[in-house]
Amino acid sequence: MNTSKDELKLDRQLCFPLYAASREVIKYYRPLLDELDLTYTQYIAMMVMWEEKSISVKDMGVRLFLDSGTLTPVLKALEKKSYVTRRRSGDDERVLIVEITKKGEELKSRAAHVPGKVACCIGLEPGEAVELYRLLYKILGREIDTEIMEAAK
Amino acid sequence: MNTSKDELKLDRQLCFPLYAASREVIKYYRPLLDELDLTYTQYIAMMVMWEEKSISVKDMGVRLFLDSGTLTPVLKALEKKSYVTRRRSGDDERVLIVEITKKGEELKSRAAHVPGKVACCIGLEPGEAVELYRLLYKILGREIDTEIMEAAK
DNA sequence: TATAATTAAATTGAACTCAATTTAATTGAA
DNA sequence: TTCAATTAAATTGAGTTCAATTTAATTATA
Repeated sequence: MNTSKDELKLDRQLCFPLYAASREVIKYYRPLLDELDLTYTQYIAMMVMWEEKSISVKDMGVRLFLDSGTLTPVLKALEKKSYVTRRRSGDDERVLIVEITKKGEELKSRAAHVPGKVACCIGLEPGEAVELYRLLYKILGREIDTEIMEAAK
Repeated sequence: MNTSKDELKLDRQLCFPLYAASREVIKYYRPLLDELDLTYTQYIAMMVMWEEKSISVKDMGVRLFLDSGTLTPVLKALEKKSYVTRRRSGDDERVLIVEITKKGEELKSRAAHVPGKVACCIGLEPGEAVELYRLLYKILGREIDTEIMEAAK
């Protein structure tokens, strides 16, 4: 018991550095997102909106791996800031459609510098970042964006 | 705007899959930890206790990248379950010493199967797991456990 | 058609996370 | 020595995160 081969040592877990690194990297975002008055969760929801313009809560949940229990308050907060609107679908009243507003679109240009600034903080070589990206999406079981793989050069 | 080169596309971020994969992997733990009546945060706190036997809140915070705001209620919950005791240090009354109990030690054998079960769920090749581990610790800026690197074979 | 099963959001409750503040103890500098 | 600065925990409050339940709408089946 308690030899260096101990499977229960913190240093031997994969999940722990995943969990810790995720939180540490999200902390890099805070000063940048504070300027935009967004939390990290609100920010990734806005990233979906910048791409989709209009999407159901369910579909946003699939993209973000989040359920309505998390998304409902996030989307209400974004609605309060006038970045999105929320309305029931005419086709199916169960479905809530989130739509980006003009103000939400304008926010995008103010957020443009965020990804670059965070990438610097992370401190991986470009090739390492691509490999990390590949491994994480392998865990997530989703297809990979080919653009970012080429960006490796 | 909104071309495939758009820096603000979700698929181009490194933080997002880190955040999502972390949460997905923690979900694998739930059914296993439910049997032990532990949350994930309580589990990693117990992993520190199984190694250290006795440690201050501050030092546990350094190991887990968590502050007293998070740890205080976690450690109180573990105390309530009689897995640890909490007392002020005699040397320095500011310091709270957490100590493992006999019941806490016994819990370790019941948790022994957890790391192996989770490793299976993750679905990476051994070499990939080692590389992911290396990259995550590079982000965390900490030295790496050499044992796990050799386990790659 | 009725009604049973399914689905989408919302709600609830427990727990975590973290910034900011507070309290108490210790250390350091004038 | 004395009092200012620092340190360690705890507390507070806002915002997640998620399982479980509820509500309402739709779909499938007897």
